Amino acid sequence: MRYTPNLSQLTSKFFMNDASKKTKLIEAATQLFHTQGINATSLKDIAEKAGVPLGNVYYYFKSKDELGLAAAEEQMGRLKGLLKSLEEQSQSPKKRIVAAIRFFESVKDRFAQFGCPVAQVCQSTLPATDVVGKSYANVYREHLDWLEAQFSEMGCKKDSAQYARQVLIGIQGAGLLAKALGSPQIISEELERLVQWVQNLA
Amino acid sequence: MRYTPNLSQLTSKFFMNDASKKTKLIEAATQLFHTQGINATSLKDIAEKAGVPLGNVYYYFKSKDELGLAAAEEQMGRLKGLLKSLEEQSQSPKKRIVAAIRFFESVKDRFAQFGCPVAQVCQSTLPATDVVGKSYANVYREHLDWLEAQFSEMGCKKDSAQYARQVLIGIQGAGLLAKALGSPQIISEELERLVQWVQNLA
DNA sequence: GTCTATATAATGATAGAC
DNA sequence: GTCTATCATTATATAGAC
Repeated sequence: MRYTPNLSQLTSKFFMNDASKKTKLIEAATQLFHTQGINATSLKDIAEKAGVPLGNVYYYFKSKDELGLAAAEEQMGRLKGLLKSLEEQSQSPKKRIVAAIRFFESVKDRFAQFGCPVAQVCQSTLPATDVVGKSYANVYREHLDWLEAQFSEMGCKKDSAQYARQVLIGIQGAGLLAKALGSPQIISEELERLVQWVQNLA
Repeated sequence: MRYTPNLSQLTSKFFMNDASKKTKLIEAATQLFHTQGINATSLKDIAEKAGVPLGNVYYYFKSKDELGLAAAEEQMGRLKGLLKSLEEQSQSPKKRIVAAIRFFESVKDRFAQFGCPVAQVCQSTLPATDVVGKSYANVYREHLDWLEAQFSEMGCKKDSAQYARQVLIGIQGAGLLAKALGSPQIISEELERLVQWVQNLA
């Protein structure tokens, strides 16, 4: 299974060989918010990475928060793209859940270095009040809703919501520990445990 | 009330009931790093909360990083204090593990609002290179070592390290989701699942 | 030891020429 | 649409009076 985000195709209204500046800014922000954190990343960092002069950023986004919201949308788009590709490739709900878990095997090294991009922003903001944190938190909701639907389709209707949380808790907890201790192996181990658990479900 | 430098010296050295300015700064930093994150917290914030003039902070700590290291030591001390009290109160290793899990029931509301204080700093720094993040990550190591020792004493020698990681992954994953979704209930549910799992172990 | 004042750099954000 | 120059604010950190 391979999931390739293709932001420029999604956001460009016309066929362009070159990603627009706005797209480049969103890509740069999304990446830097992941690797450095949203508070440690300045608009200058983002502008430089995107190859756009600092003052020009404000032509596309009226504030850093707006750029943060765009980055949250980008993360949401990536998750939805992943889930959609899993639905196309895996027939049964159980296989889809297993594939959704195993996907994180492909990003474990990045997670061990920088953590989960959604966790990074949700942890360094207050999602209860911060608009950007709130928007990033919606990515978790989307993930949980999808997992819950799969468990429900599997026949675990009564426990589908709880099972969905168990899966995401495992992935996120492992991601956090992996980053703190610098160990991708922690992620592999937890993913394997989750897969075994799902496959042994009725 | 104002006091002379001589009295101040006496107070901090011999009368422990009056917290010294250094202690107040560490307490303020520890709390603000938890609730606001280390990057969003300025030395001015810390100084004001501790009731110390900004310029005076540098008499006690030569940089923000040094204050961050002191806050990490404070978190380590709190964990060690918790683990020590669990050892005094619980007889069997299984009971100690269960008590170590159930402890987080008492902080679930704070976790749901601000996340875990250790996760907060480990997530917003790069523990692989950042000295403060590295120091906070040691709190996780201490927790894992203690859990592993308990599982080992229980008889799960072969799987003790993995079991320890499973417990901390569950606690941390639940803490992160609880903060993102504003739901202490997510923590309660996961803690109960972990307790059930431990109690059913051989 | 304590505190005011300040240096210096970086930040988010604007103004306005082209 | 693009870019330079710059404002206002805030950050870490220092100097030096008391």
